Amino acid sequence: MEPELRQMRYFVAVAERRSFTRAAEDVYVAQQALSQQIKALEDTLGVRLLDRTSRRVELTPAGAAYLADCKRLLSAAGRAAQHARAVADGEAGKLRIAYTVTAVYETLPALTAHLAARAPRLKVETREIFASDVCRMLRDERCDLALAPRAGYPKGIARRTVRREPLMAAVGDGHPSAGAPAMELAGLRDETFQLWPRDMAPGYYDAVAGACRAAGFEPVLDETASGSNAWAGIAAGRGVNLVVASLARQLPRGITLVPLTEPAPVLRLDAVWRAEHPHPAVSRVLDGCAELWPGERTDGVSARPASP
Amino acid sequence: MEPELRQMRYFVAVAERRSFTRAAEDVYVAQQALSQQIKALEDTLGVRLLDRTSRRVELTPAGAAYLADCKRLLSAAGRAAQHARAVADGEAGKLRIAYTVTAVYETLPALTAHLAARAPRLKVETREIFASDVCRMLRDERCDLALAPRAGYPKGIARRTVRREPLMAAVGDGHPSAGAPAMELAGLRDETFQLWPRDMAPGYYDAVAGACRAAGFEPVLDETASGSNAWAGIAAGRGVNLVVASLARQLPRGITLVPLTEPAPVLRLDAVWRAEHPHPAVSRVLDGCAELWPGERTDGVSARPASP
DNA sequence: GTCGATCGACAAGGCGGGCTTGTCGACGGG
DNA sequence: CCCGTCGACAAGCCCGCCTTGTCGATCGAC
Repeated sequence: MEPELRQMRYFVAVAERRSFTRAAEDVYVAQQALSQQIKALEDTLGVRLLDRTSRRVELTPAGAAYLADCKRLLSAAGRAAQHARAVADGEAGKLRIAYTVTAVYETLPALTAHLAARAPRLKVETREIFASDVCRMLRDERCDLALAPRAGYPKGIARRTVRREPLMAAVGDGHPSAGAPAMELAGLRDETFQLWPRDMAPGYYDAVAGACRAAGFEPVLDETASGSNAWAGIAAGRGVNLVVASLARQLPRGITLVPLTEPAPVLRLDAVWRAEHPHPAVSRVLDGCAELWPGERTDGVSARPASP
Repeated sequence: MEPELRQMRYFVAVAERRSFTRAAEDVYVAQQALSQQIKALEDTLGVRLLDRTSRRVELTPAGAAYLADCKRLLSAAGRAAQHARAVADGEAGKLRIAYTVTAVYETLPALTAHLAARAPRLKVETREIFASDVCRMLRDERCDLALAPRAGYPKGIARRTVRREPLMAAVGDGHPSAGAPAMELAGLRDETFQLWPRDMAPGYYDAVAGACRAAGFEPVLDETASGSNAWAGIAAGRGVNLVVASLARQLPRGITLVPLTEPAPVLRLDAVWRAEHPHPAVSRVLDGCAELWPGERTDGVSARPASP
C-alpha cells in the first residue's frame, strides 16, 4: 500500500497537536481512527513516526523529517489544485498566440500588454505565421489562438472580429500622391499592387481586392510580391498597396502612407481558435479585445466557447 | 473531499497512456474504476482535466498543468518516504553531537570524518559543552549524543566507552621534567594540580584523581583552575595536570607533555545518549567508534539502543 | 452504407477498508 | 489510593471503491 494524503493530513494533525485525542477533534474523526491510520502509515513506511509514551506523543527524528515533507506535500497539493483551477479559468498557464504580420504593429502589442496587466500569471507566447497556416497551427495544437485578417475557415475553427482598422495607401516617397492629406482609392486604379498571392493571405487579399472592386476597378498584381520584397517594390516606385494604418508605427524606409477618403476601406482582424476544445484563456482574450476595441458586435459567428 | 494520491496515480496513468482502458491495465483495476475516480477528482477540483472524445483522450490545458504537478507530488511523496526510512536508519537527517573539550583534539574530528564518509547524508552538528551539562542537554532534546569522559549517569541515560586515551603529564616548559622521555606519575605528588572542580567535570576529575591515588598520593588542587586559566597556570609554572595525549595536536604555548611510565593512566571517553528514545544514528556512531577504536568491549553498560 | 470493433460512460451490486463504539492497560495527579 | 486521561485493541457497521454488465458513439473495413 502507498501512503495517502489523508494519512498525511492525520499525521500532521497529530504531530502538531502532540495528541491523538485532540487531533481527532481537528479532523472530525474518532481518536481510534487516527491510531489506526497512523499505524497503517507507519507500517507502509516501515518507520516509527511517533513515540507514544502514554500521556504524551513525541516525534521521532524520522517523524520530524516526514512531518516537514508532509506539510510541503499537502500545501503543494493544494497549490496544484488552485493552479489547475486558475489554468481552467484562463488566469494562469501558457497561451500560444500566432499572428500575421498585420497584427504586429498595434493589435498584438496592445493585446499582450492588456493580458499582462489583467492576467499576470498567464504566460503568453507569440509567434508570427502566414495566414495560410492559421488553420493547421490551430488543428495541430501548435497554437491556441490566432490573430489574422478576416477569412473563412472550415468547421471546427471559430473566429470573431476583434477590431477594424482603416486601410491606407502605401506609396513610394516619390509617388505623386505622397504627402497629400488624403486621396481617392480609385486614383490607384492604374497602379500595380504589391499584394501577396491570395493563397498565402486570403483574408488580406480579399480585403484589399474587395476595396478596389468597391472603388470600381480590379487591382493589377505584381505576382512577384511577397513579404519584405513588396516594401522594396513600393519604395522603388514599382507599385502601391493598401496597408493598415498602424503600419505607421514601423514604416519602412522610402514609403509614405496616404489616408483614403471616405468611405475608407477597413481590414477586419479576427481572433481565431479551435471551436471544440478552446484554450480556457481564449474567452479572456475575447473579453480583453472587446474592452480594448469596443464597437465590434460580440454576438458574432462564434460569440464565445461553449462552457461544458 | 480532497484529492488523494491514489486519484493522482490514476490520472497520471490515464494521461500517459491517453486511454482509460489501457491505463486500467497498468494500475490493475477495471476501466470503470478509473472513469469514476477521475470524475471524482475533476469534481473535487471543479476542473475538467481530460477531454474525452470517444475514441481518444486529450489533456485540457488545466489537465496538462495538473499532470505535471501530480508527477512532482508523487515523486516527492516517494522521496519523502525514502527519506524517512533513511532517517530512521540513521543514514540521513541531523545528528547533534555535544562534546567536552577532551574530545576535540582527536576523537571528535576522527568521528565526524568517519561519519562524513560513511553517512554523507547525515548532517552532523557539533557543540562544545561542559561535562556537567551532558545530562541536561540530552534530556532536554538539545542534543542527541555526547562525547565525554566516563562518568556515572542517572537512569534513562546510556553510555558506552568508545576509546581509552593515555594521559600524559602537562608541565610548564621550565619544569624540571620537561623534555624527559618519560616520568613517574608519583613524581608529581608535590605539585599543585590545575584540575577543574569535580562538579564541573566529574569524569575527568575522577580519572586524574584516581590515577594519582593509584600512584600513592592525593593530588593537591588549585581551586581557581578552570578552562584556559589552567593552561596559563601550568605555563607559568604554577602547577601541572594530566591531559589526553592528543592534546599534543593543539598544545598551548609554554606547555610540554611528558609521557608517564607504565602503568600509564588512561581516560575513558564515553558516548552518551538517551536510553529511551535514542536518535537512530546513535547505533551507527557506536558502530563507527568500534571500527575506529577497536578493543573496547561492545557489550558494555548499554551495548546499543534496543530496537523497537 | 452497414457492420463490427473499440472506447468511455452509466447502473447496480459486492466487498474491503475506514470509521465507530466499547473496552482495557498505563501513567499521573488529586 | 482512586480517578481522570490517553492511546491501543477488538468488534461491528457502513460508506466508498471496485467489479460486472450494458449502452451510445465513433471510426475503420468491406
